[in-house]
Amino acid sequence: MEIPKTYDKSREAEIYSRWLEGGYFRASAENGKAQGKKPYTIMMPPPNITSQLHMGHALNNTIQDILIRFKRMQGFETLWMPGTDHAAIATEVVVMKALAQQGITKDDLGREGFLEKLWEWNEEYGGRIINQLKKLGCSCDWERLRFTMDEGLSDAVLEAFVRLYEEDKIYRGERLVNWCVKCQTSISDAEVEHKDTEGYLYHFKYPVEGVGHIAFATTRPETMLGDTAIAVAPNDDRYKDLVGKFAEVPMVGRKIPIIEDSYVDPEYGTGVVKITPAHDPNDFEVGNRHDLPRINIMNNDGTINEIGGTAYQGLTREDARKKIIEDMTARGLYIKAEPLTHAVGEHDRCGTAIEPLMQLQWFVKMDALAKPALDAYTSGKLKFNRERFGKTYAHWLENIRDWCISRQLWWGHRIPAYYCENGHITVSKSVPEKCSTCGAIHLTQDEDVLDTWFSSALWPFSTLGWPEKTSELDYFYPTNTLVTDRGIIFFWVARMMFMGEKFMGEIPFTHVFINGTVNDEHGRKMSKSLGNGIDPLEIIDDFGADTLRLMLTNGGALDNDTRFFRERLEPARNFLNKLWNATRFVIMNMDGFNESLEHYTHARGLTQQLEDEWITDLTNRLVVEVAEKLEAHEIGMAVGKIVDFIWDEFCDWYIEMVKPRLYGVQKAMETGDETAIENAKKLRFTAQYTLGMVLDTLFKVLHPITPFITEDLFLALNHATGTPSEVRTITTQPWPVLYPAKAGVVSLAEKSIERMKEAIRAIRAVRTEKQVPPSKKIAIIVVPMDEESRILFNFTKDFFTALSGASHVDMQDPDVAIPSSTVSIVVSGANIYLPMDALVDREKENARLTKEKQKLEQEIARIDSKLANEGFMAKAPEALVAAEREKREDFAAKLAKVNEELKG
RNA sequence: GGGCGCAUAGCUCAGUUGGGAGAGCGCCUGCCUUACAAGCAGGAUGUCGGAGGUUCAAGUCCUUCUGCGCCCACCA
Repeated sequence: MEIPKTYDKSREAEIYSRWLEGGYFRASAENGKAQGKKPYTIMMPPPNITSQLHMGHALNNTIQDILIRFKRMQGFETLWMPGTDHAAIATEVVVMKALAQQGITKDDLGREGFLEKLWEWNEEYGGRIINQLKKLGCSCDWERLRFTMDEGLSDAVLEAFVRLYEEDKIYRGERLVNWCVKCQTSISDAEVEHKDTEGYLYHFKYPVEGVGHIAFATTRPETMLGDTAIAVAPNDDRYKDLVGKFAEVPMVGRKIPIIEDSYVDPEYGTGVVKITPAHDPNDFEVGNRHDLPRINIMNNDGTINEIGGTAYQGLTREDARKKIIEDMTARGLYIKAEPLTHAVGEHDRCGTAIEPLMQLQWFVKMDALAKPALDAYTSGKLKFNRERFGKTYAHWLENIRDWCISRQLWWGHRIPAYYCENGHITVSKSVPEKCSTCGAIHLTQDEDVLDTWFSSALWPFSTLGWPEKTSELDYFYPTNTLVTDRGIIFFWVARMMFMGEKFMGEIPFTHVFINGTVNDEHGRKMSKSLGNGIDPLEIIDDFGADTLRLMLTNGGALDNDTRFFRERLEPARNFLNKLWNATRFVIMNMDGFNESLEHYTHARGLTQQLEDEWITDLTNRLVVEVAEKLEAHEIGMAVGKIVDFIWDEFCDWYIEMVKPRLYGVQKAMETGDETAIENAKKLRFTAQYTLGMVLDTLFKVLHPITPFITEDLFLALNHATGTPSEVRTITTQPWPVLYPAKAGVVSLAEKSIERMKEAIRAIRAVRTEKQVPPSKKIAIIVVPMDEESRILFNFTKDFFTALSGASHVDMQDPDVAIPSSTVSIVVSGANIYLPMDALVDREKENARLTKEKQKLEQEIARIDSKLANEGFMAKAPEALVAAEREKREDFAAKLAKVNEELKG
């Protein structure tokens, strides 16, 4: 079979559908229990149905897929639960826009009609991102796909609401809420984005009965219409005579008291604050303390209402502000306006300035709920991949306020509260027949729906069947790792924590991995408004999902922000191409392997060569180290180790080392010597065997990162080596175990091969420096300094000859005279002579040696000064001192040789 | 205003308990060596943002300054 020379990404879709057909991603509580497997569960942060895959999703889901595939190979019963959330506001906005094109409004359709349109829209577009995740290679259990408005999840929402209500943890009350005058709904604190805005600080004064005026400042003059007090700091000498007197709000003629409250900072401005309890959160608190009336002067659309006075009624916030400034000026009460940059809250979905408005809304009482969620972190049960994220989490919970959960929307879970004509509230999962307080039978349900995050907060257990006691819930809950981005630590992570603790009695996960943000090439956030977003699907089309996944995870610290640009994909693509070709090479050189398998499997004396042992040892260590890194969620490091190993050790060294053995049979056949042929075949066989085994292992450790190419190559290699046909996929293969790891032990094979690499590198460096082309083969003389080295050079003669570009290698004893026209190289355990006098430029050679000498002297001086340092000798670990001494000896020996060389 | 992060080679970034400064890309030299030119071999490149401190030893710990970035926040 011909294999193309370049990495073939076009098979990804086909491979993926084969996986689905095989059902390899399915999780089963029953099977897991029956087989005594431990569960490993990840809950995918449900993207909302309006979203399409962006780079953040790509990174986030690649991380999850790596962890879940790794755990699956390790033999866990793995569940990666996928799903979507209904995103009440975002979805309504999208659908309303679509309807607006046809000239239809939400109100034209009515609640029922609009909901029908929303479901239709969800039917058509809600699954887009799911298909996009499949292109990325995500190995979710898609048969369990959930949506926050599924029947089961909706039931969980009602159950949770009713229980919290019955325990008095949910209440309805008049509070100032963040009101979006455009969306006409309240929103939670977390949905408010604060932006620095250029504005003015307006200075005015109000007349005070009998004593003139009192000056104050405000950024929002229109709220003056709702003022119900003037406040000064307690014991402020400037104003102590005024406290208790009444000022007058001119436009509405209201008399308001002058009070003292510690909220006022006497140092700021004039030390006087006007108090508008119905339109400012602080003033609301002050109002409570002083029992002030709350005067709401605004309609829900942001215009002034009838209480604001006939002169202003119907004006927008902005117009009312202008008119009030004019009117105050006319009355001589306007002082000045100074430019001011201040933070103004905006709705994160539509960018409209938030208006704090008094509303009857539903709230979740947070103090009692937040405590266990905070304790879980402080006690160490909940771990974040970086401490700083834990701090953010804790800080938020420590300063949490009650959560406004009602939204004046239609798309979502309608609040299960019913009102009778006497104003009583009945909360019930199903429509109640009568009022639970007075028995009245005419009940109307609350018009509002719940905050989307209320349902998302239940996600870890609602998706597993709660409130039913399912075996899934029993087996898979609590989950293991949550992978998400910084932006929703508050929205989602914290809320899942307290809901899980509340309803399951156990936190929903023990590890949180917060991934960094994928920015554009200049480090700016990718955003629609900037138009700098890069579509992962385009990248997948151009490079393949594996390349994208590898680029996103290789080397980096995944908790740090990263910059994305197309050029960064090339190294990843090049690596996959390298792996592809290495496999192609191995497959091409499997001639005779199957016959040999039968011949030699039971044959004695088929020991591995030194280089086989070496690469096996290294591969074994790699497997252990990668597993350790993945366990520790150091994904970037795990990936980096694999990539470096495959490229450097396996491809650049091992494959080159075994080439003479692979080609040896052919050569032996030319001689016709039966014994030689048989020996060559044995050598070839062990090379083929080791190549296949190591490569097979490498595919497995790489599989979680780049699942498609490893599946493809794994099957191709197994086909070539004649592995039984029941091996149909790499996804269900166990994580490789070659033999028990010898942690930290450097094997003899490893030390030996490292020495050979050093020798080869040294020869290559000299050759390059002297500009000897690779095609020019030269005779090399090796003089081993001891018996061990002599054996080593003998054992590795074949590849040593090939890799150093030698025509042949002569082993000589130290007492044999070396031809004078040679260049000598000193390596560990041997002197090497390149008889290439004709090619040597004496001046260049001396320059090289001098440079080498200086370098060695420097190193020795460095170590000497260290060894002469009393502090170091007294306090440094013994092993370190010994290592330094050893290095010094080594350098000194080389220096002696170099000096000798320079003399001669 | 509070909290946090980043600053290391020309560029993008690693550097896990303090112990000889790394990778990829780019650059220079030589190679189409029967897997791969998306490749191979060799090479150059850093007062690890500035200043102090702790230590025998600091990119790594502490203090402070500068320049970016993020999050939180009710100073009228």
